[in-house]
Amino acid sequence: MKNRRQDVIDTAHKLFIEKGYQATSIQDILVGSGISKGTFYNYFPSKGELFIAIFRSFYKRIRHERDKLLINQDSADIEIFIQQIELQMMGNKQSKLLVLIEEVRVSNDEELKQFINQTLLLSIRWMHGRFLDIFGESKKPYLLDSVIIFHSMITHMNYFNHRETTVAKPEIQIIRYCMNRMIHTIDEVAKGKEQILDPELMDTWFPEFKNHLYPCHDDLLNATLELKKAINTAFPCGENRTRAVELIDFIQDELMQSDNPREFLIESLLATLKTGYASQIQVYIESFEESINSCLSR
Amino acid sequence: MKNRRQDVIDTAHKLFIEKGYQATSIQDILVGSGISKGTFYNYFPSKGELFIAIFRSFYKRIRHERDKLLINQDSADIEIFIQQIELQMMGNKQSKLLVLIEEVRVSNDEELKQFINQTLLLSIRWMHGRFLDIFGESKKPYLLDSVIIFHSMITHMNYFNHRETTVAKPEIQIIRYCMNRMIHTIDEVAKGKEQILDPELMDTWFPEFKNHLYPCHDDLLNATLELKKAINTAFPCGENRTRAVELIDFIQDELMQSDNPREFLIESLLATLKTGYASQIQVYIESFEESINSCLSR
DNA sequence: TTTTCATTATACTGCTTGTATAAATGTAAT
DNA sequence: ATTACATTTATACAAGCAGTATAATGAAAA
Repeated sequence: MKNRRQDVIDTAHKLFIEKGYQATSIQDILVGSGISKGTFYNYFPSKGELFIAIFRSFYKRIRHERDKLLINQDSADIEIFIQQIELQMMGNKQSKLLVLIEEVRVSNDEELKQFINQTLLLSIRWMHGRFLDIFGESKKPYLLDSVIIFHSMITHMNYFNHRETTVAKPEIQIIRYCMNRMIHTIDEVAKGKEQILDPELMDTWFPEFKNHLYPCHDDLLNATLELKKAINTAFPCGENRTRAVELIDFIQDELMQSDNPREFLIESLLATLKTGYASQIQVYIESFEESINSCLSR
Repeated sequence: MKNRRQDVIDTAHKLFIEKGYQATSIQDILVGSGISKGTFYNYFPSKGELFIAIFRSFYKRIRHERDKLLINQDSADIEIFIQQIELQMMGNKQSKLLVLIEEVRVSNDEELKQFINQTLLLSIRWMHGRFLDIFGESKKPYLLDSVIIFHSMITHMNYFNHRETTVAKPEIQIIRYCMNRMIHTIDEVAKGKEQILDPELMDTWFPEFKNHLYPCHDDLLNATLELKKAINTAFPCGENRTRAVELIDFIQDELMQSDNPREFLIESLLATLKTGYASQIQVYIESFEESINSCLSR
C-alpha cells in the first residue's frame, strides 16, 4: 500500500523534526508508525533512503508552488523572486528540512551526502538562473559569486534571527534586506570587474550527477519553464493558455514524482499539446519532448 | 605523562582529518596511538571531550598568533584585520577544524554541540569588536549584521572555491573580495538605516555560558587586549614596552592553557607589572587583575 | 621493600543499523 | 471457495558503536 509508505514517511519526518535525524532510531520509527522491521526495509532500503524520500516528498510540492509563481509573470520582476524565496523559507521553517540537511550533510552515509550536495548545487543553479532573469546577461560573470553570497547570507541571517525567539523579525524583512545588499553588490563588482568564481564552473558540477539521483529532471524543469514562458507570450490569457499549462504541469509531475511514469498518458497529452499549439511555439515543444524522452529512457 | 596525552590528541586529530569525527571510532584511536581503552578513558571522559581538547590545543595557538598581529599596530588598520583572517583561514585549512566542527555541530553529544555554538558566538563577537575598531562606533548598529554576513560569506566563498581544486584561488583574494563587499555594505546600510539584528543582542548570548566551558577567558582576553593597547599608546617603543607585553602574554597563557595555573607565578609577575608601569595605565591593570582573579576563583 | 598509581587486557552492557527466516495474514484470480 | 501469491510480522541474529568494570601487570616513589 502506497498509503502506508507515505504514513511512514510522515511519521519519520515528524520524529526527525522533534529529535533530529541521528537521534531518531529506526526502532523509534517502527513504534511510531506501527509497522514491523521487515516492512520498513521492504519500503526503504536504508535509513538514508528514507530521508531522501522525505526530502523529495516535501520539496516536489515546494518546487512546484515556487515555479507556479512565475507563470504569467515577468521573470525579471524582483518581487516575484522575493515571493519565491519567501515560499521556500516558510517551507523550510515548517519542515525543518534545512536543519536536517545540515545534520545529514556530514553523516556517515556517503550516498546521502552526495544527494544533499546535489540538491544544494541544484538550488544554487536555480537561483543563478533567476539572477540571470533579474539582473540580465550583462552581469553574468558576477552572478555565481552573488548567488553564493546571497544563499549563505540569507541562511545565516535567518539562523541568527531565530536564535533569539523574542525578537525574531519576519522572514520577508530578511529577504528584502539581503536582496538590497545583492542589488548594490552586483553593481559594485560589475563596475570593478571583481570575480572569484566563473559561472562556467557550474557546467562542471552537473555532468557527474546527471544520471544519478535527479537523473534528467533538471533538464525537464528548464524545458518546462521555457515552454511556459513561450506560451505566456505567444497566447493571450484565456482558456487555451491555462489548458496548455495544466497539460504541461501534469506531464512534469508524472515524470518527476512517479517511479513508473505512465508513458501512454504522456504521449497522449503531448500529442494534444502538439496539435493544439505547435504552430507558434514549435521549437519549445520540441525541446520539451526531448527532455521527456531522456527522462523516460534513463 | 602529559606527553602521551598530547600524543593521543595529535593522533586523533590526524584520524579525524582523514576520516571525519563520526567515522573514526575510539578503537581506531586506540590502535593509532597504541594505548588501551582504560588509558583513553583515563585521559578523556568521552569522545566529545577529546574533540574539545583537540580544538583547544589547536586554537589557543591560532588565537595567540592572531592577537599578536595587533600589537604595536593601529587596530583600525584594515590590512591587519585581513592578515588576522588569513591566519585563521590557513589554520583552519590545515587542521580542517572548521569541517570537523560542521560535523560535530549536529552530533548527538549535547555538551559538544554547546561548546561548538559557544566558540562560534565567540568568533562572531571577536569579529564584531574588530569591526568596531575598523569602522568606528558610529556604525555600531549595523555591525552585527555585517559580521554575520562577512562570516558566512567568507566561509561559503571559501567552500566553493575549494570544491573545484583546479581553479582554487588564494585565500587572500577571497578575503579582500569579501572585505570590499563589507566596506560598501556597511556604508549602504548606515545610509539607509537598515538593521536586522541589534548588536545589543550579543549581551544576551554570553551570560549563560560565562561559567561553562570558557569560563572567564573571554573577559581575560578583552582585558589583555585593552591593557596592551594602553601600553602601546602610553609607552614609546623599546625594551620596557616589549617586556611588559611579554609579561602579560605569559600570564594570559598560564591562565588559559594550564589546567592548574601557578598562582605564585602570576602574582609575582603582576606585582612587577604594577610597580613598573602602574602610574600611567593603572585603570587597565586593575581590570586586568580583576579578570585574573575571576579566572583563578572559578 | 612495600605502597601507590597509571596502564593493560578483557569481558560486559546496551545501544545502533541492517539481515535472515519462518509463520501469519491479506488479496486477487481461478 | 479454494488456490496462489505478496505483504507483513515477530523474532533471532550479526557486526559495530560508546562507555563501564575489574583483575592483573608494571614501574616508580615511600
